Amino acid sequence: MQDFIAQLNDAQREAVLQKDGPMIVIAGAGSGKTRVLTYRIAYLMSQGVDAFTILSLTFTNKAAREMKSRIAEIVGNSEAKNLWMGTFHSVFARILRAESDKLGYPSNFSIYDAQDSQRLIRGIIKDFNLDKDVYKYKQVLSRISSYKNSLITVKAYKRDLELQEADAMAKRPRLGEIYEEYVERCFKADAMDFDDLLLRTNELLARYPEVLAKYQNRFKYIMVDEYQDTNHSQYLIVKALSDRFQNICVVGDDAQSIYAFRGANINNILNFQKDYSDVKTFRLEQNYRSTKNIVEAANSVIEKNKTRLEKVVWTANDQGPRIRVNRLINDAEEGRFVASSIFENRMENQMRNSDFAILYRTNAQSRAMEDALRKKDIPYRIYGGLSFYQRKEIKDVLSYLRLIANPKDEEALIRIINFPARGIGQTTMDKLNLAANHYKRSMFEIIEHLEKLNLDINKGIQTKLKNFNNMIKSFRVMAEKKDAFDLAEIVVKKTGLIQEMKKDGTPEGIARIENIEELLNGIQDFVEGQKEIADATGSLSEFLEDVALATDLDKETDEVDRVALMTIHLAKGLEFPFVYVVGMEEDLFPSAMSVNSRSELEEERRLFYVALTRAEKQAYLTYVISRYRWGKLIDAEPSRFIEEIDEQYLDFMVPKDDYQFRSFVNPDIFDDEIDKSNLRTTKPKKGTPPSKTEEEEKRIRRLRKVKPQDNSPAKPRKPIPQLDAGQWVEHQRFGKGKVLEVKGVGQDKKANIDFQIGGVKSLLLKFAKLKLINN
DNA sequence: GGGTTCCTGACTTTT
DNA sequence: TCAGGAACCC
Repeated sequence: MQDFIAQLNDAQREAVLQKDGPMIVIAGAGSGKTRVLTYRIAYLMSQGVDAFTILSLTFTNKAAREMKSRIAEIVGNSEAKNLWMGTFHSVFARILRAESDKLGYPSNFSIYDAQDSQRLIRGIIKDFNLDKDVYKYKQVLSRISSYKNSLITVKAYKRDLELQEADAMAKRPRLGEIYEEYVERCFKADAMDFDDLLLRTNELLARYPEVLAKYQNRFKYIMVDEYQDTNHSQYLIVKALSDRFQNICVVGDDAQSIYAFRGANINNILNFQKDYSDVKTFRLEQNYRSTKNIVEAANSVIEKNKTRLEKVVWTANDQGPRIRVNRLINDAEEGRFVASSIFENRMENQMRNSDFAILYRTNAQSRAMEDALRKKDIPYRIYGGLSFYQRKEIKDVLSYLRLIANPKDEEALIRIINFPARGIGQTTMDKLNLAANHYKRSMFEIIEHLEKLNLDINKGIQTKLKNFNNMIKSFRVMAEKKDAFDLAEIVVKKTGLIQEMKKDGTPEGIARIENIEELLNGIQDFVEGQKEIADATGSLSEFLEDVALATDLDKETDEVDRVALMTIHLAKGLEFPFVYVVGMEEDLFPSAMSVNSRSELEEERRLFYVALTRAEKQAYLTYVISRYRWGKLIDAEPSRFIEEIDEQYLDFMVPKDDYQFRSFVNPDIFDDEIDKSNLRTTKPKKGTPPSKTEEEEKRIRRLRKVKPQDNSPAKPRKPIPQLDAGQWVEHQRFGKGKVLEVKGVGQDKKANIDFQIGGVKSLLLKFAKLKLINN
């Protein structure tokens, strides 16, 4: 243990050795935060703290697994096994299963994923006969979700006239009723959605003091990673559980808070010192991950945010190369550039594919990248997007399993009762639904008691329903004896799912069969794995829970060496030697939805900060002149975030003028060779960036002053200058240029400009960005 | 009830 | 562009 502690720097060591009391670790990007958490847990255990009493909440389950195995290396496997580690959702799902009876739930409750929730909402809106264009199901759901995450229950909502008024103003006066119905139907289906896992935990702890006491006594030491991304509901759980012993250690970085859209409250970390008394604060400011250039460039961006905690990240690493900025014609070209660059760098620097990551703002951007990588035979893996478990064929199999585990799971039932087709159509389902509402029973129970109920359903269909019922029931009997894998195999065969897919014979159909096989393999692995865990049984419910809460990042890293493609959100916590941030354009990054409010724009900026700080050796930024969006070619302009980086850290790589033309004629030329002589730096290299020492110290001193929180709205846009072709304008970054052409209306007015300086031939820019000059 | 075509909204990010 | 739901016809 002493050996490990000796490896730490002063700040890290102090944090590790702080055993008791509330503490906060403000950990800059790449500052060895995971190390601190890991060693701290190991240290606690070496000091005689029982592993059973340590709870550690992480951002992904994979992070938890990795940390656990690292701790196991230090303190031994048998001890580490007993640690409670995982995401909020998975840890509290387990606790809820143990205590479910107190909330009126069975222990085998289902977990509804986002899609289930959406379908349920859609059904309610339909049943209420509401206009689906006014009551957009996604908006309704996100409203409900944010209520739940703020602990506004249906009752609380009904008391809160302000909220009701706000919804009425948004032309949705019946939102409260929908909310109530939604909660009701989830409850009747013995199902919880993601938000319920936290909300119901709060309910449990608030309503049952003896349960609260039990877990307070159990979890004597609590650690929370990525604390900046906790929402109010999570905050309250942590607060309640840590209340007795106050041994709470939170770790986070306000500069990396990027989940406000799902209720994360940055104030949780900003106000931690106020929430507990006698808080010890530790700052990890030395970055071990990235070059000086990257660290300082990232700092120069994040400085522009007003809401920040005092912290200055610095590094003793090499200066490293500047960040490269490349402009490409369109998204396909952007893909080609990135693929070629990866290919080159891999050769030149003896790198593996897995040393490269392509990061983007939206999942839709992955396609152009994929196409280019495939053409160059560069293996890649896409994380997120439509994840494995969300695919139709997988969800179908899982729905059968869910229905077997929980007969009341309505969403699972609706999904598979007529897939593969067995003659049970919408009309029948409507009748069953009506009956279910009338008798206050689940649809499955109605099917079970069909004979006694005398519903208006003809004999033929009654028989079909009976057959379905018998099939599910027989599965349920099997589930008691067989493990999840055997059961799933039988289900896939007996239900005719596989036959259904074999019928189609297209490549997609074959891929679907392969996916199902992969799922079966996954189930087998899970069952084997569970046998080794002490208090696990390998049951169907356990598997389903694991699946419902798994993220794409949780999947085991495979043996194949591949380039990683993912959204920036997903990349948080990861690091790669080479990082390409693509689509650096206005309205894409920052997203068009975010530019009108200061707080949202600051979140986008933090997101950009996260993107940059993923890179160890070299970062690339790319933007395009036009891009396909919604199937249309749209003009784009460079992201303001490029301009926000202090230019001493940037290299503008702009291809020679004729390059555009050439690549249009024969794009493959670019595929095969990048002639370095065709590239020139268009920004003057001004001096060398300051080294740490006086300059750095000065900045540290300057930044130590906490900037006050600022809630004022974003600055109003600059008035739009009047422009005509032939006039001269100046742009902050691109310099002086001549207007060639003017198009667009109102705020969207743009000018095509021929720039003399900066090597940019012509560029379409918004009027608001341009200053008229006389000459 | 089943199958096909037509239409619409998605491109913000996810446990 | 494209997936998934609604509308339409058999």
